[in-house]
Amino acid sequence: MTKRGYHHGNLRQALVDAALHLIEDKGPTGFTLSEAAKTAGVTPAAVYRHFEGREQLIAECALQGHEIFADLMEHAFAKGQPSALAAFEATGRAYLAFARRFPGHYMAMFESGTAVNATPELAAAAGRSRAVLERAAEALSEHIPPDKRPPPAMFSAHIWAMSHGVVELFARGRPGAQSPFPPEDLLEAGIGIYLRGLGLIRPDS
Amino acid sequence: MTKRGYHHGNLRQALVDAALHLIEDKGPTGFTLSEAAKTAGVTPAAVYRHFEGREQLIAECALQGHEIFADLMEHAFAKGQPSALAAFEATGRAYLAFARRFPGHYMAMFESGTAVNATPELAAAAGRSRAVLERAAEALSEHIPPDKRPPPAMFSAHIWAMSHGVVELFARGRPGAQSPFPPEDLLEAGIGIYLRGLGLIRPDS
DNA sequence: CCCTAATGTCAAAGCGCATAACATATCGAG
DNA sequence: CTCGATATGTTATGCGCTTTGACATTAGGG
Repeated sequence: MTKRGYHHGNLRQALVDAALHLIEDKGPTGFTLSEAAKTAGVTPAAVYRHFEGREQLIAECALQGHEIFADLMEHAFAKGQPSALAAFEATGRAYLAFARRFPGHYMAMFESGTAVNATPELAAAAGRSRAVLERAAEALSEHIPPDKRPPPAMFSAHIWAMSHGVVELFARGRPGAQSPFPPEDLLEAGIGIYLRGLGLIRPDS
Repeated sequence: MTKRGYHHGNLRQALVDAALHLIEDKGPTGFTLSEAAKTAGVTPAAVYRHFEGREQLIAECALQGHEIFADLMEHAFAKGQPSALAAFEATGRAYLAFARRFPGHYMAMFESGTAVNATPELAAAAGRSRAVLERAAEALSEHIPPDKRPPPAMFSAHIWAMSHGVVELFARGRPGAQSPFPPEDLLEAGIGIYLRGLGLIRPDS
């Protein structure tokens, strides 16, 4: 399937796929452009016909990740509708689900040290997924007593932050060891408590 | 002060300091052992008299960071006492303050790809700071209506996660651009809402 | 004082990134 | 169909970084 002679046929995507697997295996640090090239069956120099360099290749991985992520978020949001609350909670969970299902993409997006401003397309794709959560937050916002209603962008940021923090700290081997709780439960409970604080969930839940 | 002839006198710490500055400037990825050595006024090979290699040097930076961090947390906790609530909130804020005041340490700790299990000392130091927050959570736990009281380790994990998420996502140039809110305000509000969800803050705050 | 251990330098191997020059395949125009 | 332009891949090469081994220098205790 790979080498149809001199030309590869679809090297660009093959390099991205190889990079994603390598990043997943060895982390963004251990990943090397040369190894990705070898995996794809070409010499390292061939990579430069499709990417400006190592950074750009990682950025492309991140870009594709953001697009998958945005799709997941939209899907979760739609599935939770018409309940604004269910839709919002679903988007929160989607974050963790994405990190589990697409670890290579996730690492490229959030752990590679790649700035979002690397390319305009990357920034756009990242903005898209964020927009989904903010839209969910706005829909939810109307159910909050107006006197103490924070800006939707704020509590969407809170959910985003807690989701990201749970993933980074507890859904990987990263920091001060693992918590005794499965990350899914941890996030579920955290979002629940937070939403109760907003007055969106009755104290009995 | 630096070169007192052949021997440096305190090369080990000088290397750590140089590494911290370089990590702060160029990120954990851009940091090179060679440059740290040059900054300290020695050849790259000299580094290996004090560290096993590049990873170990970063790990030492992270270790010193965890110790500073734990001290900060303890200080914040003590300052908030005897109010369990104030102490808990203070430890949350200390996270963000630490990231701001010691960016090099912070990056070495959380953005370098270094596993906590790199060395036993590192794991111990990381555990210490986590223990402070958990102790604060336990003290706070007694003020929660027992019927719906989550395990202290759980909501300390929540605060930890939200703090970490806010820092990673909004107190740096990382993801989908910045939120329109200062990270300090964002975290303050988020913790407030969360604590209200636990029934620890009256709805009037 | 001298001998040993600690600490640093030098030299070199090995690897990854990146560029330049060259080779081969593809494709459209006439 | 053929030919040239363009796209795509290879080879050769340089540079910097990490790491190791052999050698040099200094400090400090018996």
